[in-house]
Amino acid sequence: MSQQPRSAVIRDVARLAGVSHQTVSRVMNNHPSVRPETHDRVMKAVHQLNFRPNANARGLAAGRSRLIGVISHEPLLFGPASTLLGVERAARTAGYGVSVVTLEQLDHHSVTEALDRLTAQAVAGVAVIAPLLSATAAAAAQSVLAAVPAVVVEPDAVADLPTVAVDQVEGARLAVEHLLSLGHETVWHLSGPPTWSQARGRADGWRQALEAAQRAVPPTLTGDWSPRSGYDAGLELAGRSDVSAVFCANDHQALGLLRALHERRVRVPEDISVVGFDDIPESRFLSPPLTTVRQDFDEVGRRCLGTLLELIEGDEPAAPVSHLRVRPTLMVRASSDRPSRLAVSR
Amino acid sequence: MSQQPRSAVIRDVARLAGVSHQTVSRVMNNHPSVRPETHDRVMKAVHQLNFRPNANARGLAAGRSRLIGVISHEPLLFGPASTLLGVERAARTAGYGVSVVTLEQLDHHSVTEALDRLTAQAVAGVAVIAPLLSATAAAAAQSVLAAVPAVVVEPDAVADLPTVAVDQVEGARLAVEHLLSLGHETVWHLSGPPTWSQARGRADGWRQALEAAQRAVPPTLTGDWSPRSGYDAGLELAGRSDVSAVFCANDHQALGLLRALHERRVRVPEDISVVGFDDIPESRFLSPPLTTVRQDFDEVGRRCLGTLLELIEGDEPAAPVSHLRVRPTLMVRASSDRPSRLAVSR
DNA sequence: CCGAGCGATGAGACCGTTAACATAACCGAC
DNA sequence: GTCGGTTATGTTAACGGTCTCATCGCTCGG
Repeated sequence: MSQQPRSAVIRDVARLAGVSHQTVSRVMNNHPSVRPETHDRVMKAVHQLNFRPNANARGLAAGRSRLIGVISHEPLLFGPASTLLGVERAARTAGYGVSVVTLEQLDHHSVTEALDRLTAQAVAGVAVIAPLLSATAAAAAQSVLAAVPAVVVEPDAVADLPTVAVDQVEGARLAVEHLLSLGHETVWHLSGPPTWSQARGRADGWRQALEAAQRAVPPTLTGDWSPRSGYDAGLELAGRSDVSAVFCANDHQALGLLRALHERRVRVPEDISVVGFDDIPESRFLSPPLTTVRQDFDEVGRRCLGTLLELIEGDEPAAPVSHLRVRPTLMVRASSDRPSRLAVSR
Repeated sequence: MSQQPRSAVIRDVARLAGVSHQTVSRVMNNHPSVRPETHDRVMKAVHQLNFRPNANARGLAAGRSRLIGVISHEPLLFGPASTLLGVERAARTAGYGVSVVTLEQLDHHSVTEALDRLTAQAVAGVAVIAPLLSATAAAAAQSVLAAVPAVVVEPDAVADLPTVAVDQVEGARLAVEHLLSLGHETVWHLSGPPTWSQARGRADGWRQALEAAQRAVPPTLTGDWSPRSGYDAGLELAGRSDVSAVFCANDHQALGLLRALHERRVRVPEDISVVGFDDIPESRFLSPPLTTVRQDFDEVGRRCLGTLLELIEGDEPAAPVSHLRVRPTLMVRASSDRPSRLAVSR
């Protein structure tokens, strides 16, 4: 008797509103040439029937769905996870859905496979949140991505594709200049793994800022993003008397470093100032609260989607490949302060 | 001239293989009644043309797409993020895509909206990784979720829906029994925010284990998952002489607690043993490495998808609502050890 | 030896939407 | 007043699959 009322389709709405289904379609897609009165009548019917256009039918008929594909590598790290969230938020606001494929490895096959999955879904565009560093991965990407609008969320240019990212060099510069302005002679750097372009960008910014201020460039310590590597570096630095400021490539490393310094009775910021990168939620609750560089991932997501939508909806095919950079912000907290004594006096 | 070779469709494959499009469809769906020889011939053509069935067309024709919708709340927390990853992995293996919608709030409107988005995409099923605690949210969910297969990833039963989760009570029990077996008189507990059913489950397990062993149940400290709240609790506990073991509801809180104890010269594990929950990547690199309860999120993802697939593909509508529980594992590390002296002697 | 039953395949309708084209009404200009 | 050009709407054909049903050989039992 009480049949499950099959969800309304466009013709149901049309019948109820007394128009053709095509007019309903026009209303749903904000086509300009619909009389306001008709528009309202249709919308009333839409609400009355709780009509939602079927995304599959739309995608099929239009050739592309309102779906953005996202390829994500290491989606548990803070940066990638935050970027994914940012893209999803922006997409949702723009009326797009987000289909995610994670990448276990970065080889040719995995990348191709992931892209195939997404294109099979007729996604309107693809956002790549993965370092396409290996030439083979990039090549795999390029062949497929030539056909579908794509944006790479990476600070380095990749294979002629548009990119969006936080300006890593600028962020590092902010950190270093902040420390120098406090009176530190120079700044040490604990970098991330050099296979990541983010790590390379931060190291470059650090070096550039020091050189611009004509300061000595200390040797670089290399970590792997983990607190453990920060801890190890901290033990090493605690033994030196010529270190008054350290810039860590991410907050997790800074966390480990803080612990090591604390164990060795090196006071922060009195003896050594520390600055991190990321502004993870924990940072302002560390002891001392960590000065760090905040990245606006929501903005990255918005820009990312903006670029995609331009490519998708844009008519002019000759738009130049864009490389948007989002400006990071320095969050000054207690872990950085002016040096209380000259480094040499230790 | 060299036209972009529009990607192959099923009729192209059929023509090349010398069969009807329907036979190709059968091959793509592993229909049993296709001669092996025909099957091979079709597959050869499929590979030759690099044919991928269009997901939109499939979804439209079949009434359901090979897409799993995931609703996620707070996708930056370790548990939710890991669960999302687990579901995506399992879905990918099963040949399904994953469409994600994040939930900014947990009110009626947001939940309805998110579900509408997913059902408009004709998703085959929905996995909810969000606490549907509020009655209104649950109600919103129920009305829609009655129509589409759904699984809730939550340790508490919700509105007659199937659930999958790590057994929180069991995990807490493992932690407490481990500490008791080392010789501790009793175990203190720093819980998570009681609005989370996970936090409640862990607190319940802790209490049950103590009562089963007929031990005194100390007052509960309450945190908010953050390291800061762990730090605060640590300062409080460091001042007491009757604490020899603490079970923290998550690793982030344990991290803060360890720091506080270290500052107060309370040794871990000599003076106080600490056990956490989650096994975040940092845990084994803390000093001391943290004993904790590991949750197998990949398994949760697999079970989640398994349940969904049963609901989707299953024919018998009378399957009982299932509540799968994944067993957690205790990871014993250096932060827990036998009490070196009786608690009373401090 | 013949028809029931099954295995393998094919033909055409159909899913719900958008795109292309057609049509009717209306506008101002000559 | 009639004609080109909008504007608002309707009609019909895709889009690329799956599903239902029909067809054609076979095999096998009586």
